[in-house]
Amino acid sequence: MRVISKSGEYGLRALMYMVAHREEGVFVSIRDMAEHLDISFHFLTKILQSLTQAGLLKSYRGPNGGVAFNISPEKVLLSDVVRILEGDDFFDKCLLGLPGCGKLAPCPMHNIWKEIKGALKHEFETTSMAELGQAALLNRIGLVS
Amino acid sequence: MRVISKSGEYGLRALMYMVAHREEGVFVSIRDMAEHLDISFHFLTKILQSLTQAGLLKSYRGPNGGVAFNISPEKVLLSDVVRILEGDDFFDKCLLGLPGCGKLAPCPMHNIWKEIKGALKHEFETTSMAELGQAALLNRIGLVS
DNA sequence: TGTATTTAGGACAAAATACTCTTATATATT
DNA sequence: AATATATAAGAGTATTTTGTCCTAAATACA
Repeated sequence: MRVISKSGEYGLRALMYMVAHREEGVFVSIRDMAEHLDISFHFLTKILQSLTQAGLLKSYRGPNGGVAFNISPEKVLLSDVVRILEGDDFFDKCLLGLPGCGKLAPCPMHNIWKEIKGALKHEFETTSMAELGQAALLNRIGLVS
Repeated sequence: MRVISKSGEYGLRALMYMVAHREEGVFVSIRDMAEHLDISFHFLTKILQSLTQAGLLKSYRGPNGGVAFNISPEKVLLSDVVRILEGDDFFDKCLLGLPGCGKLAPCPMHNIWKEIKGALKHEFETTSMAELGQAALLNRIGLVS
């Protein structure tokens, strides 16, 4: 069961790493993150670029450059990140992939899925990246392999 | 958010169709299902083959051939089907894709995901294909486009 | 027996996702 | 100014998933 794509997974892990390792006013090197998290550097760069373009991160080129939160991680919700990385309709998909599925024309699994999806959405909308980064700090091995 | 692959979706829709349209002792034509459900015939054939090989369906070749339940659909759980079509570890995946994630070495999202995944698993393990097929019978448009 | 029909099974093609590589651009340091 | 370092951006490659096509095997019926 793959709920989040590789891009999404890598992006989330990087953000958690950033929360866990950031220092005030310092940009975090993408190369360092890629190495520590065992993610392809170029691939991670692209993923973080999309977060930068979305305004969630800011970046800085050159020596000691990197990326940093443009919005305080306390205010960045898990749901915000997945909406950027997985698409704005992340929480709106029918389990059977039927485009017309909805309240008026529910698929046979609509009601089952509505509950689960609602719970997932609620969790994602009440969990900040700051909380997840803190959790990563506690269980040190929580972000890699 | 794609929880179930296309193969899984198609297989489930076909099984629901079979429940909704079956007659005692009659095999359901795969071609008919493919047309009614707007699924590639050859692709659907392969998916149903794997269900046949798993013993969930039985098949019959030649005129008036097709597939039929080998196990009463009341006894076939949604979880059985997804385990066959999506892999036996369907309910055991870390949300961040970390192989080592578990109770001893939880990723930062482990506890959040554990709850949601548990609820999903419970629903899937208490819902039979017979129930879903009945639901499909009620809302006629529930299986296509 | 011959023909039509239907699933079985494998090879192949297309599309989507995941990953790599190269060049451009911005910045710091010497 | 020159060089080193870092992200930006786009082209290109690899892998996986999805979908197509062709041939074989089983069955019914004329």
